[in-house]
Amino acid sequence: MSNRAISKSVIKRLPVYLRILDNLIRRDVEIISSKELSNESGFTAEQIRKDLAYFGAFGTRGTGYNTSYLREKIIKIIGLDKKTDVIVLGAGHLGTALTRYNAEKNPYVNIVAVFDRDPAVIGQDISDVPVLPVEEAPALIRDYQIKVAIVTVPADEAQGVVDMITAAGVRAILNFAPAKIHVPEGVHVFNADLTIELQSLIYYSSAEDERFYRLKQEKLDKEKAQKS
Amino acid sequence: MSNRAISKSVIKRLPVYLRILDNLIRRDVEIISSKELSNESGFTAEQIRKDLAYFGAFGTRGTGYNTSYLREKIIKIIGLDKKTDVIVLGAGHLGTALTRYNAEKNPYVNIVAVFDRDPAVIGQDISDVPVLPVEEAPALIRDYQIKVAIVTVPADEAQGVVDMITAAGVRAILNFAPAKIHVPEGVHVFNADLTIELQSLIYYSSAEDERFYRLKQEKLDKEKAQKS
DNA sequence: TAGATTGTTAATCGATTAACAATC
DNA sequence: TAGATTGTTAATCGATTAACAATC
Repeated sequence: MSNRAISKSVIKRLPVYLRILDNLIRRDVEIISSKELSNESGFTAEQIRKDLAYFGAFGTRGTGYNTSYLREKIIKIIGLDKKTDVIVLGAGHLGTALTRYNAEKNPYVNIVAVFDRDPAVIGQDISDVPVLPVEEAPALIRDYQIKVAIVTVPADEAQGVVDMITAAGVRAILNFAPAKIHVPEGVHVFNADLTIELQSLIYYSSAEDERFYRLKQEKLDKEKAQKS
Repeated sequence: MSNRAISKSVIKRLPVYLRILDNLIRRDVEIISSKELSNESGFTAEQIRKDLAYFGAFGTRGTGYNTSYLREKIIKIIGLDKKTDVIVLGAGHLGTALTRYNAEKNPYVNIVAVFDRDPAVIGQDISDVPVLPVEEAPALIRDYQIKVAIVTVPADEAQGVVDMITAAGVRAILNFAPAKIHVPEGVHVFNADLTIELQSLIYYSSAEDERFYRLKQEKLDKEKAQKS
């Protein structure tokens, strides 16, 4: 019996399945096959079945999966069966956008507060979420036992903020700051580095094959030149 | 000689190397070893050397890599040697944040325009970038030969917008809409789905091991029950 | 020359895909 | 029972890591 941790790739697909199930249930679809889930998600049917099998047997052979039942199981697996308290660090445009979206549209989380150091925004509300001075973050983290934080502060402030919130008890960070942050053992960081996403996308935007073959050719030419 | 495309994992690490090199050059560091790059990036030295070797031999044995030279090479590889024109679809908080950040801080891209359908924002500027009516997007894409777009419209509008811009010539999309979008052959989509990131992070925020073993145990119990 | 570090080949590891028995 | 689809084991594929010769 393997007790190796489930891989991150698997965990990242679970919310995709959840969203599809939410949509299906809204359309009163009660049964779905792994084949159909594959069409909706873009992942293969085999992969979907294998992902789910890590956690149990949730389907019915010959029939498929009951959408409501599978949804509940996935919610339990991810840990979304109780609303998760989350704080946001940084009340800039990105922090505001994320606070709004999650406060208004994400039924699985509860945005408790946004923290900033700019007196001009402190005291305001974003979708009924208060903006508080950043110094108050540690106390609130301890009081509410906050485990999850979204960091949207500038790159040069990120490490300081992260040190502060991890010391206070935060265990999982969604980091939007374009900087590598260091965290204590046991704290999880997901980097949502939008500059890096955009730059790697640019690689694919132009004739990437031509560029590749050109570089490859240059390399071969150089090798040939050295031999002769 | 393999002419298989370079994997996406490799391409996604290149911008990380680029950022580190930018920082090193700012600090007047002229030479860096793969070992030191490993410390800065979190990737192993072997992996860094292998990534770079796909494109050529950019280092000096016994010494390391010249930061400026390597930077230039990586810029060429990604295709950042000329500023890339990019458009943004959706002038909400997220679209605004991304427009601002890239217009002001990202030297490798040129945000040409933001498109929205709300008359209240059309005609305004975001960091000197004009907000235009979304119907004008196809003409501008054709005129400027735009290949890269950032989509930040609501989920239910995403597919329509994507159909429009891909028909006009966009070949690479950074999609923030929480929806699966379908694109013609040859168009690249990177999903930056922040809800999914947040939900998978939540999995790691609480005692994921306990949860895993509990589910595993339930599964074993069920199997035992069936056998007896 | 001795020490250091690259570039590259081989070994390992892990994730995906294929196949199929189980079973509704 | 026949048809369908799951759950699981085995095979394949690809990416990472290890090892080391090349060479500055």
